[in-house]
Amino acid sequence: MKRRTKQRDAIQRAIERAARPLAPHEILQDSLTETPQLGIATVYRAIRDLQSEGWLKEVELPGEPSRYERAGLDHHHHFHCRECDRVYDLPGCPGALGELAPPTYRVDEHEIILYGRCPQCA
Amino acid sequence: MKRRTKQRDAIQRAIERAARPLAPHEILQDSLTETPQLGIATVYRAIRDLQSEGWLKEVELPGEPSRYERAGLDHHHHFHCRECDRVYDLPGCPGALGELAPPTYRVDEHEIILYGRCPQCA
DNA sequence: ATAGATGCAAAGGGTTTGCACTTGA
DNA sequence: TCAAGTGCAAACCCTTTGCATCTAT
Repeated sequence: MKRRTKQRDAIQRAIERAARPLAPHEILQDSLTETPQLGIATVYRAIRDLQSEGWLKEVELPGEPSRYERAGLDHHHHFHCRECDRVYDLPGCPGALGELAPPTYRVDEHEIILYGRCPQCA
Repeated sequence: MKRRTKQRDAIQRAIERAARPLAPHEILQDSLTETPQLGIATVYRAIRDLQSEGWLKEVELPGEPSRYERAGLDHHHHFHCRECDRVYDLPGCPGALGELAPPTYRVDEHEIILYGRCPQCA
């Protein structure tokens, strides 16, 4: 049976406080104030469990550790700031991306990532 | 001064033979027929050098080892087959992706990746 | 001859796992 | 009580690096 622990609570609160997808080490940092001896393995285990519960969604990025955000958001894409390395949500989607591939390919998903400088770094 | 070796020749030939971006371990496999004792470190060193010479381009993918393809191809995107894990080039680009981000973001590049089954696996 | 390239094994970074200890129900 | 959860360290995967050896030039 699933237990409620102070570690997992701190992790969930850190994710809820965030306005953007967080990397595991960011989740750890933001949780350490509440649970100072928290270990990174616990963060990864919580991430795994919260994903399989459908509470958390992975945001995969090329050449970067994955970020994680609350599940259930509308379909959207992401912006990766080259300066501060933070990832931000971008609302909306141009759509019709399946047309990029020849009809012999069966496309079931797509990913768009924009790169540049975020408002704080520009 | 840069030297021509049988290892590097085999690596370049493997990349030229490929019709799609290759992962380092694929490059190693495809080169082993010509240089059976080739080591993965040599593949990585060749990749690094060929990139800085402008001959090779990295294709970064979320949660996957990077693939590499000849530089100088027209702007295009990629398809990742979930079944065989191979990556294919897709010609063209929908364009106008900068509009996805609010004007306060400075966008200088974008990436699009399609997922699904390739013609052989569909 | 000799600097650059190679192969092996060890080191690095991010993530996962084994295991003894702790803790929530 | 006692299984689920935690923390630490070791293990893993991919990539890079140190170093002794090899080889183009």
